[in-house]
Amino acid sequence: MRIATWNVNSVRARTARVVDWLKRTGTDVLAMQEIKCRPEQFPSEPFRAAGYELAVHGLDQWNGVAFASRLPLEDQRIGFEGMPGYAKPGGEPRPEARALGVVVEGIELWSLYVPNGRALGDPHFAYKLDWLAALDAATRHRLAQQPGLPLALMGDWNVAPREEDMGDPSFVPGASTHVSPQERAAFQAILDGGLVDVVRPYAPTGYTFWDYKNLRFPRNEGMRIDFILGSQAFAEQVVDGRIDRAERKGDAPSDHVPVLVDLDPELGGAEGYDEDDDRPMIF
DNA sequence: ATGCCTAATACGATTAGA
Repeated sequence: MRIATWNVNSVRARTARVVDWLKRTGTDVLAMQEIKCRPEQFPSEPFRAAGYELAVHGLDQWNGVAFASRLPLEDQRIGFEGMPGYAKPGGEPRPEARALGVVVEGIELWSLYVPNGRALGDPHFAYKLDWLAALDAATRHRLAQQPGLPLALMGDWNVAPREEDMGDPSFVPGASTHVSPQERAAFQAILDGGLVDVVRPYAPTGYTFWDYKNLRFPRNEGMRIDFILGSQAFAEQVVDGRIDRAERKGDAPSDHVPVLVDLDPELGGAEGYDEDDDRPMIF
């Protein structure tokens, strides 16, 4: 089974590119972020014509997460337990379309779009840290419920966890988002909860994002911020991983590229998803 | 060439991204 994650930066602006990529790579399940539309605006027909069914969560023109799959999508969940909303200054917190969970062949998959943070000290930065802490807590709770669950958190984490993951000189250590100690600690806490980066062993170097501005791609001044983190029962099924850097080339690319893993379900010894799961479908 | 930002919306100037 081939599973991938891709911040597509508007699915309507890149429909042909995404569908062509799915067909060309034979990807079975794609988690998308920043679809930038509501479900009724999603370009469903080209995906369905290519043999993919969809799960879409979008509230407005911002954010938005989705799955395209040629295997059956089960048990969709909007958001996770305790997911905070964003409160604009002076406003009430509102949940944003940043998390969508599905189950495919007994594997629980999440498409996640971690808040950007904007700037150290910005309210959005505190929101980002809260969001990551809540995700950590929800994931620990989930894996405590089902220790053998094959689970993957896939998406745009907006954190460059290691020094070698930040190649954009406009991000200054100590003064920028994505590389702050707080963000890196929040990311590490999720790893400490029992998840592993299942791509890094197969793709030890490389970026997944290059800003559109300032010749970042030709200069290869990118960042590695898109990750697939798997539980132990997921990780033991992974037989390959890749960053598809070539997708940053050509006409009208997303500023992010796809990140993929291949699974061999024969290697999975876990019991899989619990059919009697009684969690709510919307958090 | 991989080339000096891009997308959605209120369809112009603003917001957001990282």
